[in-house]
Amino acid sequence: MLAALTQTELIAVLVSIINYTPYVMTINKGSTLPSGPFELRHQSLQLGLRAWIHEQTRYPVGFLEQLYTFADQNRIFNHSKIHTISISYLGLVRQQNFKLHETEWHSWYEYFPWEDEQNVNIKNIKRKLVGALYQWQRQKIEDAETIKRRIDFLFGSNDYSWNEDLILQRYELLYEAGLIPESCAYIGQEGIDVGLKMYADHRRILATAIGRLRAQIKYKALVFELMPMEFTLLQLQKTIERIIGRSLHKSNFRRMIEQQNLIEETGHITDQYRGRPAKLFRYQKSILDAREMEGSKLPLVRN
Amino acid sequence: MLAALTQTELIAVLVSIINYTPYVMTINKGSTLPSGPFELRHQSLQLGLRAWIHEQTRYPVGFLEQLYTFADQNRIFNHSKIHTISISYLGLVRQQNFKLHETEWHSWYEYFPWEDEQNVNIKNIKRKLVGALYQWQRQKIEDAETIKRRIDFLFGSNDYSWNEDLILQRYELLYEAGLIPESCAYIGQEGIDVGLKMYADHRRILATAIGRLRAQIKYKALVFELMPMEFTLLQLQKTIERIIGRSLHKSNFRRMIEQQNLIEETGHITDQYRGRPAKLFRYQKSILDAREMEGSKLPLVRN
DNA sequence: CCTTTTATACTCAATTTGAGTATATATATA
DNA sequence: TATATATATACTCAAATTGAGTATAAAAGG
Repeated sequence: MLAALTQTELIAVLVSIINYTPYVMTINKGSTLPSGPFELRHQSLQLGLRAWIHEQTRYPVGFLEQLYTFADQNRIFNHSKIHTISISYLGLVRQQNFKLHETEWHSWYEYFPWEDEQNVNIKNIKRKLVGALYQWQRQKIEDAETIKRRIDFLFGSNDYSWNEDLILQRYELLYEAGLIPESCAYIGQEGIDVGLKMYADHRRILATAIGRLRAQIKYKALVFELMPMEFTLLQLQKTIERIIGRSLHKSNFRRMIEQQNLIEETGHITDQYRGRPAKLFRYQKSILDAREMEGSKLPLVRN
Repeated sequence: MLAALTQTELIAVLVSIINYTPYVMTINKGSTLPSGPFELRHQSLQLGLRAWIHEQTRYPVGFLEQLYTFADQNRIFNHSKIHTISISYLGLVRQQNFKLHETEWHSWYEYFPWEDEQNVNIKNIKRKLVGALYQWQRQKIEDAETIKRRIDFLFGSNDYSWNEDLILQRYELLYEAGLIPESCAYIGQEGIDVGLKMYADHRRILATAIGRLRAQIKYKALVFELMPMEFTLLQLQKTIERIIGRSLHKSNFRRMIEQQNLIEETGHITDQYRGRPAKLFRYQKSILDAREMEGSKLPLVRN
């Protein structure tokens, strides 16, 4: 059976950490996620993407996981109406001694300011967004009540609590409401921080990646792909906090880490300029090296 | 930028329930998963697949979720060396008054007998498989110890406990060890039940689907897509038990269901031929109808 | 010696989980 | 009518986990 022909494109969300903060690699001054074609010489999608990332960026990618595949009408090639299939991947790049180019790498939270707990204006940003969402919702004739509850549920208003994993759902709600510049229904709003715009649906892909990482970090030992080979417990905690976008309880965090037996002391200590030096740890690849098999639980504890 | 051309194929894992047992739709006497081309007229992948399933089967598909996309060397078209991209989906079909064709639908566990707790021979089957795996592992020169632990971890031997979500990882291990007929390294083994063979990598796709469903059923209200509109608590419990492949504690199960506020009484009762009639319930779409937003927790309790 | 900064050690109540027992209700059948 | 069968329902209880604290120790700088 002969299927219609399509062209295939691979889109990578490469994540690394700078100063405890998750960054994503972009091109075109932060507006576009890097992407490349899937070529005949490539044996498989994974290998194709790895080869391509290596050639183009030289960044060392450890963990690489498929996110989602889509093909919509916007992706039509050159009048000839060939569908483009886009397969998106999440890749983790370990922070190391090499310098990441600041023009290429951007903090997650430039695109999703309402997701960044550490932003001092976060409450204001969220309040304004929820206000604008309510305004949109009130104009709805059908399902107004349902949409109201959806807003409250997603943004943690009215007795609902904030769930950081739902970043994609929040983005989609804002998109629907016309608050996102990429949306065709966009209505400009004064004084509301809706984050940096991206090309086509790249911001949605980024949201998918962040959501996946936030969800998986709770039961897989993924953080260690992002940490340097040696790290202190506080560094580990701060990195996780910035990824999931909320703060953790210090001693409970340590209790959990110890229980899981995921890391071991290297014997070295940090040379701080101030304060008590911290012990350095390394990830103990543990007894099992297949990454999918390892479970690690994060305490969902606020500070 | 012009990417190489590919053809795109959609593969569906359609799941329904017969007599509490999960069944999957096949063609060619149980050897092949249904698949169809992604055509130009289709607006999106989801819609394309829905249209195609409707045309071909008329089965009503509710929940539909993308599983995985792959393109490997085996999938080369007609000497011309065009890659075929296969995008697989999991679809749930509600059990209803229509009859599912027994030739088309097969129980999951015909393909994965070692995953079926209710099989009276399960212990024997597992024991033989683990034995054969050990035998393969002992011939390894490198990493023999690691592989041993991987076997124990995945099959719950030697102090490890069985984790039903890891069905794909178990299948892959058996495949690597040459115990699966589909494997190029297959070595025939007498008297070991390795389940029904499938075309190409369809059994791996099925394993992916089952793993996804087993994992998601624990935090999403997915079962209700498979249940009839009215059902008893015991029917619900039995269905879940057969899906995850292990039994649950009755009163704890009920406690959990009540806490979640997921269902409501219909006011009707069953007309049994024996025993006390059971109350009938219906799924309460609850206050939120976006399926992704609802959380439901299953008690991971053995009976 | 005091301040800063991080590590470490404990406590404790509330909640959740895993496992169990006992009893009630309806029907079929001996 | 009594008994077996099959299901529903109601409780109990210990163990483990979780969320949130407080207090103290150690190392280095000024």
